[in-house]
Amino acid sequence: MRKGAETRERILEIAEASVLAKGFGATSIEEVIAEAGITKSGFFYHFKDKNELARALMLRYVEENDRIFDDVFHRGRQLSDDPLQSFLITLKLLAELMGDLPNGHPGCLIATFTYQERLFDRTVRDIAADAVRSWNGRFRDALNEIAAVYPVRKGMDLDDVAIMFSCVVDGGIIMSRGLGDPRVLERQILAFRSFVKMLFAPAASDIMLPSAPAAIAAE
Amino acid sequence: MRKGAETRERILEIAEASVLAKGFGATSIEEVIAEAGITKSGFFYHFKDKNELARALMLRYVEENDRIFDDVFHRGRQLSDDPLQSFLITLKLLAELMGDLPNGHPGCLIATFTYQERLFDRTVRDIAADAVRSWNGRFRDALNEIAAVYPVRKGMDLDDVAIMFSCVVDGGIIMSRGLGDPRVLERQILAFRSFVKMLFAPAASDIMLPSAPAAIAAE
DNA sequence: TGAAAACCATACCGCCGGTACAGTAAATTT
DNA sequence: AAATTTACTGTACCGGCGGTATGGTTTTCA
Repeated sequence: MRKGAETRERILEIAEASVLAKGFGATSIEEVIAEAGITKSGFFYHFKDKNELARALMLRYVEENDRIFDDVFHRGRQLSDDPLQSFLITLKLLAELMGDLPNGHPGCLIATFTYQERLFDRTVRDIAADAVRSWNGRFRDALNEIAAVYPVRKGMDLDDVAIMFSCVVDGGIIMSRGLGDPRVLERQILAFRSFVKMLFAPAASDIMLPSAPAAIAAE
Repeated sequence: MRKGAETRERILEIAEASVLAKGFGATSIEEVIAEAGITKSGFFYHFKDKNELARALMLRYVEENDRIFDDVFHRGRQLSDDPLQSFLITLKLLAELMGDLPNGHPGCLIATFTYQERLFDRTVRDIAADAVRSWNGRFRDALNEIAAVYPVRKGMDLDDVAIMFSCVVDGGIIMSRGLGDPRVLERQILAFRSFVKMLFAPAASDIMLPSAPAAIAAE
């Protein structure tokens, strides 16, 4: 029972790396089992077919990201009572998290899967869509809290701003990989953070010296 | 000679749709030739192997996008002499272009390819990286032109802002597909446009504040 | 009209996803 | 300690696909 979970985890780890490097369709089960040191029968003991592997990969990915967001939003709230400041701290933590990865972000499973949707059944796609909606919801909630205290620049829909975070991260991962520069992602998240600051900071604060509560978030 | 180019184009069209829906590895040559109404020999007459198909797809994609950017930047410059206004017009045109696609954006080949990099040789990856760099360069140039006329918000690197457009588009495509809502992409581009507006348009009220002259004088 | 271009037909190889089924070592329960 | 479940191994097989090879055949254009 214990050992089974370990093997299963190892399979998922290897498969995820392969999927992010070659795509799901080009990820061969034979390569995965060779690297995991098991036989084909062993693989099919854990996953009845490739689609179940896909579902398990997606579930694992979503759960881990949920944990990360839980942690980083929690720490943001701990470090400031002000909703804007704590959100800016959260964004900073996220940027650091992405920037500290030694070989750059390994890639977003949701992104690969949406570019290979025809390979998966509806359950896998629904898991991904629900996860994205829930993550966007977190950001929209945080923005709403801020908007209850600070004035928002006109002409900006907070729903769009919330979704923009996901866009910047997924796009940033692609740019980092495509350009071969892992730092692009971190810089993009910080650029988005500056965007949020602008959104809620009436331009006067740009001119004034940073006040005490703003000092943490300001750097 | 003429007919050969037509067949080749048809193959590329079908293959691109398949790659964007299932990934390159899962795109079967047999399916492509079945849909194109040719035989396997016919396919290998045009492309000596699958990697050459990949290279041709990438080249075609890059060239078409170059044309689109040429057009949309040109029209932006035609409609205003002011660098900020013409860039905002360009962004608006791009948003409309993406929004008017009946079934949403078909997908970015560069995005799929970076998520399947192990499948391609260096030449394909270099074509993609060079294209991205050149597109980012266009945006950086446009931003530099604006910055020569308008003051820029402190703390923002224009290189990052330029790259952010690509991130927002690629991320927006993923979100549109993942959420099943084609309008997300257009809205994201317009959100980025608002971001650019903020970046260069300090609120009029700032300047009237008593401490403002110091900041202006300092710069 | 003749050569080059643009294919078609057929046969074949090896890899891979997936199935089926029989057997076994280790862990867990009883 | 015995029984049972878990977690696999081993073997054999099928069909599909990428890719190669080779030898035609039709179409296009100079």
